[in-house]
Amino acid sequence: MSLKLNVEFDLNLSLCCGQVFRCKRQGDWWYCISGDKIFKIRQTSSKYLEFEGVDAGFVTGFFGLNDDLEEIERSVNKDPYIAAALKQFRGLRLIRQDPWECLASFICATYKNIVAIEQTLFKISQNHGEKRFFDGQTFWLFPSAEKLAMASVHDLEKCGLGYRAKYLQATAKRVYNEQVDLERFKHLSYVDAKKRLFEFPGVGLKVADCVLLFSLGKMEAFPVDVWVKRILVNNYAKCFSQDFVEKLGRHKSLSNGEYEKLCLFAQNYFGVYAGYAQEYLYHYERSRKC
DNA sequence: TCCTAGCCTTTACC
DNA sequence: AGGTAAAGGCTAG
Repeated sequence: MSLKLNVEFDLNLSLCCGQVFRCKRQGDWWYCISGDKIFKIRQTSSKYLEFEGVDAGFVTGFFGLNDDLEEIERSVNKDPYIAAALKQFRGLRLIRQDPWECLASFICATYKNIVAIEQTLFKISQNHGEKRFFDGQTFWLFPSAEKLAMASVHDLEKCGLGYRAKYLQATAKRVYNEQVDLERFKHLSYVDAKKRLFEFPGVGLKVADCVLLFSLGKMEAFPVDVWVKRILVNNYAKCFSQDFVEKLGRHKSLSNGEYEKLCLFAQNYFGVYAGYAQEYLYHYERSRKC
């Protein structure tokens, strides 16, 4: 199937920038797994997508093609620094992931780099997920909450999870036992959904914001990880008291109070699409380092 | 109530 | 080879 785009979109950029961990490039095709969907997709020109395994409606939703990117760029374009990021990565869109997979993924992601996260999620899927065949290749769906609730902590540790294994297992048990429907969180406010996510073991403010932004459509969510903290300290220091900036420099991890202060600043400064600003800034900072 | 220090595994890259 | 950094969270004090 194919889709003619009448909006700005860069498929490679959107899949490369660390939002999703289970999409792999083979030649000019991307093979993606999300929920119970396995599909391949490529962009043959700036205005043309080809894909197999899903329909145009799914592609439109998954890749955020209905987001008004022009309006979003105007809205968050507050200073020369973000302007440079917006210009360099035009067409980067927020992907709408499966909420359970996203929640589990970011519990696994704490204190890991992206390559390590991808490896861990692959092992979890291979060891506990359903095996599928697509386009002559073998894939594994990400395991359901029920599957992971039934797995032992020891089995999960073997996936490279380390100390995170018990958190993932405990969260899977809660989701399964209480029959939590994460899709319903989409209809809650940002603050209420964040409170609910915060209740899960292994989920702090940062993981909650990632789930809100990458799977629940809360575009005001502004995850503050080590990279974003660096960006704020190095480029937005004038927006905070010198005292506060020095305090941030003294220790590596953020207290919840410091996190909330940075997060609230960004939401006030960048506005309702702060999450888009975060994604552009994050990718900009990482690309400059590599 | 809020903050801090110390701890938690694994992996990749230097 | 040893050290460091990595899309952090939990607990004690």
